Amino acid sequence: MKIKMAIQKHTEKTDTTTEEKIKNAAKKVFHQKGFAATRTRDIAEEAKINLALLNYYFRSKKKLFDIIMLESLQQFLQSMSAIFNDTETDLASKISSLADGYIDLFISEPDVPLFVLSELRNHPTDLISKMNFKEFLLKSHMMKQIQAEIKLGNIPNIHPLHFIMNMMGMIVFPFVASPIIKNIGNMEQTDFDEMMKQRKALIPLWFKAMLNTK
Amino acid sequence: MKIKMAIQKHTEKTDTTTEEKIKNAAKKVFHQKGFAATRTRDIAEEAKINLALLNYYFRSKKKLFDIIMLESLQQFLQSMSAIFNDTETDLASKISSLADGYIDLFISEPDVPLFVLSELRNHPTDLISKMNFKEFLLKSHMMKQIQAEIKLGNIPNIHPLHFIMNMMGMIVFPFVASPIIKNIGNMEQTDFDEMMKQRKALIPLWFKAMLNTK
DNA sequence: GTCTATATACGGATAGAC
DNA sequence: GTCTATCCGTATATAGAC
Repeated sequence: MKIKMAIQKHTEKTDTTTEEKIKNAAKKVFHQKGFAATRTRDIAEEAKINLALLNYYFRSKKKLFDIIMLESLQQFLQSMSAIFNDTETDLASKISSLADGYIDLFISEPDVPLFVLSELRNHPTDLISKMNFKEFLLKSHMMKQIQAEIKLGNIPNIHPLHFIMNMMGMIVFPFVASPIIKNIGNMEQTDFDEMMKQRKALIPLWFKAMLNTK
Repeated sequence: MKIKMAIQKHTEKTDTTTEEKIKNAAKKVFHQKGFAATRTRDIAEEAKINLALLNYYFRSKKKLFDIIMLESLQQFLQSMSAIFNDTETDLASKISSLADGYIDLFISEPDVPLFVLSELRNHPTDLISKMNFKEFLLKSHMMKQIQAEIKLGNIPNIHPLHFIMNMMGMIVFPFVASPIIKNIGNMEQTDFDEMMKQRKALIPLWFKAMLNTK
């Protein structure tokens, strides 16, 4: 199914060239620790390359970071975009696809959500408006479907963003709070991942119930 | 109502002593930028004190941070604890109290959720287990209520953590994603806050619908 | 307790040999 | 392209006068 595949982890580069080694290492370390806490030396060590090569290929820590950040954001968005704008599926199957795709993505890259959200906090407007979340989401087919349902009276007449927030909250929150969740539930990583997979089937049910709340 | 007051912003210290000035400034800056991105100079400037005084009172940046972090976590938890362990209220009114209290708290201190979650990522086990989330939550009255409902068949038989995650997701997620939300919704801070206040009444309804999902 | 001046360490970045 | 050696700004922390 093309929908099922719409959200995908970037196929891990095979670390052939030095440039790719650095980029993959940078992605890993930045995602884990964020920009400020990351030292270029950490990246060089992770990539098993000489420190000087980092500047040779990417000029500065900041420029390297910007590349990683932009790609992470795009991964986030373009995945979403494919599903949001599929004109052939109804609301319910969009939710299923989103839950399914994002949960798989975050299981394979668990640091991405918190990374994106916390780095976005400090680089405020420039990146956000450059990515143009607004245009993308508001003009999406999914948003039109929600608004149509509201007009028909099938869905309570509140700001559609509430539904988006709830859906993303149900998908994303467990991953950003995973250290606490694992501690409370006495879970190892595999148990946690298993629980997230369970949620793929549950989220569409909850979402449907929520939509019908009058 | 005592319940309504259970979650409260720490009353802002009046910045009398130098020590309090530094602590309040540190709290503000750490919450905004996180540990790594914060410079002791930022804190000194914010507190309008001489840089050397920071070390005089708190020995090091790290020790000062640990104090702020611990207090932020405690604020988080003890607020929750009061409601979770109120034996005189049913599940529904606990949800209302939690949504009400936390949303007020986060409107007044919007940086706290992302701060706590992102700093917890790096200081992994020590703080989490020191706080003992597990004992607190698993033995809470609210957890017992959920388990009782499951046994009665009133609630689907899935791990109670799913419900906790959904509830906290609905409350917390909008705040950690607020830059994106505000951009998408074309909102200023006041509009955003207003929308969060709306959610106080909506979350209990959604939660109830979710619980009844079979 | 509060200030100025400074020691010390660390991290990003570059020069220059190979 | 890759290495070693090193420069230099910045940030934490302290010494010591007041």
